[in-house]
Amino acid sequence: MSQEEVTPDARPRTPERRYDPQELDAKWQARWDADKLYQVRDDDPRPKWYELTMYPYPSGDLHIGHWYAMAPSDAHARFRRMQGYNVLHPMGFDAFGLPAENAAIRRGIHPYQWTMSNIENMRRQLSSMGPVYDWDREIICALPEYYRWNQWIFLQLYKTGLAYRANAPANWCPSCQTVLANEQVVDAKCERCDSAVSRRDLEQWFFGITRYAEELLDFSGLLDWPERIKTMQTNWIGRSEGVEISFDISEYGLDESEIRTFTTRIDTIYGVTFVVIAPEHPLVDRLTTADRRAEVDAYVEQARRQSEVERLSTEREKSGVFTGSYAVNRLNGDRVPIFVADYVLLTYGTGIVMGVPAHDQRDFEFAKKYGLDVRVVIAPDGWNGETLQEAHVEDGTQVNSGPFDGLPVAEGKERIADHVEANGWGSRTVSYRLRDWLISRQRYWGTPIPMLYCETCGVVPVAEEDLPVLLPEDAQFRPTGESPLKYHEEFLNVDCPGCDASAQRETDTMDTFVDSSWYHLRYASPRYDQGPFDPEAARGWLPVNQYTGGAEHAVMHLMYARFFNKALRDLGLVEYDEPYLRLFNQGTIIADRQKMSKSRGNVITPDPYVSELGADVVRTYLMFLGPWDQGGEWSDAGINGMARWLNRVWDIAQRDASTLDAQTADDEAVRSLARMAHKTVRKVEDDMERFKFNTALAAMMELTNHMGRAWDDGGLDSAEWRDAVEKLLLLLAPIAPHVTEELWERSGRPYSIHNQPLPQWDEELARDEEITLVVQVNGRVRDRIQVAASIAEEEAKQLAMESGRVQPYLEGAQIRQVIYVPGRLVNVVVG
RNA sequence: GCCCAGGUGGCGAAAGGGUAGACGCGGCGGACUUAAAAUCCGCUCCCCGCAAGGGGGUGUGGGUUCGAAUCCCUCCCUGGGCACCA
Repeated sequence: MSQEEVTPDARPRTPERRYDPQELDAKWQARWDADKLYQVRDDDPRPKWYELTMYPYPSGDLHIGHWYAMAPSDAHARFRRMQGYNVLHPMGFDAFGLPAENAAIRRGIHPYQWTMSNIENMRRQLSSMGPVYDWDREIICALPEYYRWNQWIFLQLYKTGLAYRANAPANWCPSCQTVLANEQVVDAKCERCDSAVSRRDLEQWFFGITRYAEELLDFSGLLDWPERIKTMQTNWIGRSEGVEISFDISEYGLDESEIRTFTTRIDTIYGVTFVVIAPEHPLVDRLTTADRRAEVDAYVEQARRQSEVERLSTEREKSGVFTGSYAVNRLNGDRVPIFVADYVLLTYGTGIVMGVPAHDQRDFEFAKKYGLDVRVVIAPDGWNGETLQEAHVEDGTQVNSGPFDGLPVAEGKERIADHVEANGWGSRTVSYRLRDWLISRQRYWGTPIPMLYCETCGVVPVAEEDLPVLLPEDAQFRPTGESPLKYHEEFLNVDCPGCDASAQRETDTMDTFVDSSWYHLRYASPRYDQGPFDPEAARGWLPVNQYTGGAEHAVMHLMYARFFNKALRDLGLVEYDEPYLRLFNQGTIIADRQKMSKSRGNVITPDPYVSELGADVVRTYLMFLGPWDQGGEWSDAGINGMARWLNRVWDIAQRDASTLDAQTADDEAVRSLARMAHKTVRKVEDDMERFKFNTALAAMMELTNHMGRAWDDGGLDSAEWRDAVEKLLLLLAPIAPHVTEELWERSGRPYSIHNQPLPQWDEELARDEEITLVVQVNGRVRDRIQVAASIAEEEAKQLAMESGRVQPYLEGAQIRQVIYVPGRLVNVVVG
């Protein structure tokens, strides 16, 4: 062999240029598992960090959307580990719910079997991602060891009256054959199956979330929640300040001498020309006069029969009928007719509304239709008595308002409210749109509500020591509209603990959102059997520092969990006010421009990608797609780019650095590699902190690009090269845990890379020595000059003005101003 | 109708009022190869120009500023939420 000179291009690279992802995935997952590398200990002395991802419903197969939720949060949790925290990043399954029961009805599989086999499959799929989950902490809500504590918490809430039973109109989903909470009704349709929801009056169990309405509006305890979610919750709670004001109906000699209405516009009280009462209101019957009876009854009946979709349509023309009775406006003595109309809702305010057609569009339309007076009491600017074409809802000046004429609306409101209160006709109040949480479900696959009905003792709670009330395994699944438990004699019939007479169990089960309202607490001590959670473990881990999940839960799970937390706090079970300190909502991965779903047939499974390209490639690709909170359309077009890059990392990390010492190290080359490495560390750590995985990856790619070029250009030294490789591997480890672990081992570094601290950066080394100074004339770029980063202002300005490219623009012009932005640009303003 | 988020190359996207398009995909050209794949190198917003260079450009129209993708106002479009809540 001849003594060839080693040219840069001929420098030896790794013979093995591509790695085998299946081999690496299997090797390291088995090793981590065997070593319990990710076991989480309560007594670890490092500061704790609880990073929680919304647990999945075990629907059967994991799709790419699950990975999109789980992989980045896993990377973030790993990042925190490497920052030196004792990180709890648990996983479990939201295992109760309708799909399991529907599968039972359709295919004769027991919900338990269906659920548990799905969990097994999904656990395997999740594990293929190489996550940091400590599976010893897994929770499955459908198991008695979990749901008995739902029952226990229910009993605590019952004691304080926060859990109560009431007969109320409920949202009924005819397809799911159960009632739904308000939050589960979207556009008068079932959130789950899209069926049109109807109404049913039923005895139901409620949780008194409205008691916490005011506190739920206070987001100050939440360090970092998306504005969007806070706005959605605020709107959902729907706080309105107003006045409850009564109208006199004493002329009828009923039990009630007055009816109460709620208004946010007490300033318009002199414009009342009628009163409207909701069709379901108990007073309707008594207010209806004999001659109006037939018509009113027919109207009420028709309103009841209507579907919610029809009734809630804003497009629909207003309708109503006169009851025959009148109410007296105490401020001016006016006697106005009382109507029944379905545009007034029983469940909001007092269920009775004062009609002010001049200043409320709904009342305006109603008045037009039924020929009622439109009396202007708030004069629009420049109004001179002409007829209104629509309601004037904006501000103005009080007119036709007795002693309050001439006041601006804001003041009129206050003065009239004072006047009303002083006379005892009403008082200022606050109304909320939020309703109590209806938790009864007429289904089998959920937590049995631990209550009994005894003929002598009435409603009796199951004794705590008798918990759990177990779901019987042998129930018949029939879509009857009633709980299958109702037909299970053994379950149904029990002895009353109070009087030993025969009693019957409550056969409804709890909404599955009850499970998820406190599951974060269970992870602290998942096998604890003296209570829902070990108080000491909970004190150590909670509240959750970082929560991640989809925004679709904004007004359901996320609000219920906040409510539960406050209720548990008031029971003395936890000490903090909010369960989830920080919240990050990842976006949605869509396919064919639609959300992925089995019924649409557009579900993308990660499995084939994982087995072909490896978990690291899929993880990296999902994080590189774009900003995590934005989601996006799934396309595998770019996924090869990630495989290509990880193979480049594979190649670069294994180059034999000892060959570098044979050459003369070039100061500038060494310095420039160090600068690039330190800048990358700074950028990546900053980005990872804020879930900006895509730009963190871009920065790592730039580093590998630089390293590849620098290697070819020569002049490096081995220590600096090794340091750059080490930094790159450490930064990449949270995102691509398998390949980095392998490279870490191959380079002779101690197992495991995932127990290493993050690399440090040195501001001094990261600093640029030379910068590109942009020279503008009147804001337009005319030149770019390389200058020392330390350049003084005067020198920078002078160099800029002397630039040959700039000179022509300055000739004969007057220099008005020279703007200097250190490290960036000089802008010469000429006139 | 109201509230929120967003609109940037062929595509995914980047840009803390200061070089628009980093990074990646795709495309084009080249090296290696008998060939292909893989890999590596180069080019890749549009228009004029051989070039140097010039002009235009971040949904629309205006404004603030020495300077705007970024801040303010108008309108249009897309996605999400709420919707007869008095």
